[in-house]
Amino acid sequence: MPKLGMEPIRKAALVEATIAEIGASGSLDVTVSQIAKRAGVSSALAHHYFGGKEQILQAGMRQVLADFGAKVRAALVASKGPRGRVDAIIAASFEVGNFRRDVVAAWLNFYVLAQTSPDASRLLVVYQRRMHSNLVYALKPLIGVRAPDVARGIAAMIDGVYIRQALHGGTPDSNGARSLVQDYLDMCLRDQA
Amino acid sequence: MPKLGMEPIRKAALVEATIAEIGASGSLDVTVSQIAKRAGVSSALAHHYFGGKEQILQAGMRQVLADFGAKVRAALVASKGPRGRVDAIIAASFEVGNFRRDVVAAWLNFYVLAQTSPDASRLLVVYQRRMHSNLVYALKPLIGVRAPDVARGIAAMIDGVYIRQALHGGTPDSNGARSLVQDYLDMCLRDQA
Amino acid sequence: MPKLGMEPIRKAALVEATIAEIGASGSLDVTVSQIAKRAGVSSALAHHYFGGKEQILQAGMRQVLADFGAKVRAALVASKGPRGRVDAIIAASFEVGNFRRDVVAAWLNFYVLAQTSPDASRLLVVYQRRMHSNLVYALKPLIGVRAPDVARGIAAMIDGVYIRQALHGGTPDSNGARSLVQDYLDMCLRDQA
Amino acid sequence: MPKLGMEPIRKAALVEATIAEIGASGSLDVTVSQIAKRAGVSSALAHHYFGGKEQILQAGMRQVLADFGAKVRAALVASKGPRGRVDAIIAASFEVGNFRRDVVAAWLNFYVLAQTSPDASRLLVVYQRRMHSNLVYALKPLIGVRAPDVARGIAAMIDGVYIRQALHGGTPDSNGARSLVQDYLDMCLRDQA
DNA sequence: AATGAATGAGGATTCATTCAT
DNA sequence: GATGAATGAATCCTCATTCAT
Repeated sequence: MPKLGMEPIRKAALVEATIAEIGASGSLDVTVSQIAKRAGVSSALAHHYFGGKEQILQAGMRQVLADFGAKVRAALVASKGPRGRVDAIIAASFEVGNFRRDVVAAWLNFYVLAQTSPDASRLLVVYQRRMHSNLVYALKPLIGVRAPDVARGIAAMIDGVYIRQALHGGTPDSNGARSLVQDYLDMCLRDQA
Repeated sequence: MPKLGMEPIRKAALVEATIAEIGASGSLDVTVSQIAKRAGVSSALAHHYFGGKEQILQAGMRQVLADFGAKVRAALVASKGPRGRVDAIIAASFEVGNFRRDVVAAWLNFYVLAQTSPDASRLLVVYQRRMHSNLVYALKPLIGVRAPDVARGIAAMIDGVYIRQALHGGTPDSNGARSLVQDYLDMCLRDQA
Repeated sequence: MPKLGMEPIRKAALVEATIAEIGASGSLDVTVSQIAKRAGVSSALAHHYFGGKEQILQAGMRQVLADFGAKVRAALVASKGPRGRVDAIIAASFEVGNFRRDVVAAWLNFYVLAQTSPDASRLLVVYQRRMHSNLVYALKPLIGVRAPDVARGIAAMIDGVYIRQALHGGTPDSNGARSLVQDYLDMCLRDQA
Repeated sequence: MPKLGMEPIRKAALVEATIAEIGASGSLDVTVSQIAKRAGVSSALAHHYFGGKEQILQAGMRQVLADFGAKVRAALVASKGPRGRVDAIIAASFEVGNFRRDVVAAWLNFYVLAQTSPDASRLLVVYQRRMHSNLVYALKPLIGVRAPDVARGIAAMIDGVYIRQALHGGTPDSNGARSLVQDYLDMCLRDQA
């Protein structure tokens, strides 16, 4: 009986290392060796478990998106009422776990990856669709037919804040980011009366 | 018979080729040879004129930012009144010359480049500052003390629309983009009353 | 519950898989993993039983030579008279079991292996010697002193037909091959009168 | 004005080195670096000029076949009458330039390469066809309708002698080889009377 | 008996960069 | 002014082999 069950452990470590490495270097030009070393394994093992660099990067991306989605879902579950739902989505987007230096850098690079890799593109599109429908579902009761447009505005603003954050080295300002978007929302709600 | 004055011509061709190549590949992983070939010269010449790949990329970036700035300035000159100035900035941002598939891809990649290269970062920061002060200057007469916040909101939304556009292959929808941001502006203006 | 007597079974399966894999790929560039997978075991087991890739390949080679030798011997036993012996050797060489696409490919590759591995070389030399002495023994009563030369001619022709077969994908033409060599033999016999 | 015209020189050196290296190692498992080093250049240059290992090997093969073909043609030109033509082909096949330790090893490995590479296969098939038609053309006046069969016999015997030579390290015995095949031819000619 | 886990060594390939002309 | 020639360094990937269980 050989040592068993290492695969999920190694894969998780490698995925985490991938995100960290992309975050640290701010680029997709990360060598498999760097990732593997950070995960404490040989680069050969990384290839063994993932098949190739492309898949390693994708796994990292999937993880970031999954983490993000999970936090949004959790926030939604804990929210109350339509307005609460929208607030929850916005808050989750800038929550400390998501709105982190390395994660933001990773996001940025995933957009770049999507330019090249259809798989990466698909993942991002799916994420965007989910975000959109979440927002629309929550906004409908509040602003009716304008929901899709406002959803688009909120989503764009969130992404914009992310990309701008990527440019500034410092610790992300979650509160500032959140209030910027929420002010927008408030205005939209006031505006309809 | 040494050709005189070839340098600016070659450099311009190389810069243009750089942008095109980044746009076409959607990535900074462009080889100097590719760029040089597109410009119709040898890669050695590219090095001769620019010193290295880093500088070539930076020149491309500078060019994109300069083009963008020039268009904004031109729009501002032709504009009338504070509101006209803001409209002009928004319109220029999504004008067909700027809001183009390859240029958008280039922008995205410059944000990535900025993660690594201090020079690139500086260029982008300067661009953002100028954009911000342009917006604030125009907004001040309209909304007074809220101008900086609204400027931030507009800028974030513009960048967000750009990055989202980078994900979708099709021809950019300038009108949709512009009206999204302008609706936001309209709301802000209405909101103060 | 340790299974007893598994070793010969596994080894046989691995040897067979080796030949099949070489035949299928037409090359010695077969990974131990491929062989092991075809045999339904882990590559570690293959090493455990054989010691290394070199030995695995050699075992495959030994098997092919042994199969060949066994068929020749069987044919000799069933043959009648000197002429019958020679015919038997030729027929056995192109018998369907030996003159098969994958086996032919394996043969070819064993000649290559012999260039590198002294062991492989020795095996082939032994095979050739046996073939030669078998032929000479059968030919002596028929053509006396010319036996060695004719044996050499027959052997060369057989090998030549094999190598040429390796080049053409189709099903080997046993009859054509056999009659080519036997015509040569007939002529030799006629020629002495 | 850069250094010019190096390409054909380098390519020739690399091709020669390829053959030598295959001959020396007796295998296609030759690294591009080995070849390049023998040719006195970097492995990068080898890739630059040939595109990849596959093409390098093929160029080597092409060269061997071309050399062989050239020698056969030269021998044919210098020959007299039908019988002279056949003799010339046989003699050229075992001429010292062709029937050399490393060249023989290269031939053997090209047959292996042909198992994998359609291009290599095509080259060998072309060579065989030419050899066959050369032989048939020369044999027709001598033995009429039997020409194709005898041509096949001669060709098979030549290839067989080659492959057997590959197994024995020593200096090839050109005379022995030639007389073996020519005895076969003599017999065929005598036999028809 | 058997295997999943793991790696070190090596190889093809790419590319920015330099240099002589 | 311009380029073909050339390379060193780096990267992805493969694979035989070992080991603990």
